[in-house]
Amino acid sequence: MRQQDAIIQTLKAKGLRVTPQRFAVYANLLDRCDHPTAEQVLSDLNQEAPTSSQSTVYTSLQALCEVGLVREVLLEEGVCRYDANVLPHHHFCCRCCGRIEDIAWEDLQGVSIDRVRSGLQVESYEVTLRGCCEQCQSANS
Amino acid sequence: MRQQDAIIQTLKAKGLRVTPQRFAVYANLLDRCDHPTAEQVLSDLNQEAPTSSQSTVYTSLQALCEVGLVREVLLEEGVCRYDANVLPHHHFCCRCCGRIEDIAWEDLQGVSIDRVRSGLQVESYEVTLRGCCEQCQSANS
DNA sequence: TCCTAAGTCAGAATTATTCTTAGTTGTGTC
DNA sequence: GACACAACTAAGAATAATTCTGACTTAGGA
Repeated sequence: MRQQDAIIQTLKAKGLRVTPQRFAVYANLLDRCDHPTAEQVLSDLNQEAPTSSQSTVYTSLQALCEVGLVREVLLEEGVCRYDANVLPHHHFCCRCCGRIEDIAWEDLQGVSIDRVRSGLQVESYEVTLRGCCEQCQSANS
Repeated sequence: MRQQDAIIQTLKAKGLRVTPQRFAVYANLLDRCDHPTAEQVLSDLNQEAPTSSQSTVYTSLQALCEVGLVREVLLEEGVCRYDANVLPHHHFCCRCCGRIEDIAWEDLQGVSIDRVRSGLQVESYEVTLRGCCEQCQSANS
């Protein structure tokens, strides 16, 4: 209950109308720690009962992105994934299974952008690690 | 001429057949320092005379990727860009115009992955800087 | 309660990419 | 050089992700 109210307040604070569909999309994203595609959110929401149409999920995700509650993550070809963790953080992407995991900002410190040529005004950065996750390591051995 | 021979040798060394179309795709990528989309390569090649079909450009790019002569760069929604610079390096992506620029590997040293949890086997990483390029800075002011 | 802008829907349209099938060509072998 | 065959290419159909369209609905302020 508390959680739901918090979501409603957050949406309102960003000037978004609170509709059942939009609520469901955002709640779903907050609830899961993977980085689902629009398609995955859609099917997840409609699993038990039809909740939202495809285009609604797309526009909801876009609206949430625009106000900064959600961000797009581009780590894989062709599809766009979404992440409700908008605090700065990095990503680990498994080469084998495609799984994506958040890496805490503090776990990768030491990136110094001093030497980047001065013409470029750097506002943010993020690191993408690639490699092999535990499951795939044991599966391959 | 030397350049052309070098390209031919490189392709052969990777076990790829040297065809006019594949040669043209790779030469085009090497020649430009931006990171074109498949679409851009296609229209560039066919600007003066029809050289390659759409699907040939796609399969050529894929073949070049597979042997490691070219890599995909995913910095922008929806489209896949290609980069003939396969030495490790980072990217700067302009928030305003979308321009992408290579950042030399040495210019961003000091990323230490020690603190990443040990279950993840990190094989490579790259940093994406986001911000505003010179042109856009002066355009906005 | 009423109004209206914002949101939603179903399905069509668009866009990037891949597949299919048939024809073409480079290359090792004779 | 001729042959065979696998790799390559073309044109267009197919697919998949996303966006658009136009009519309908609804949240939330007056």
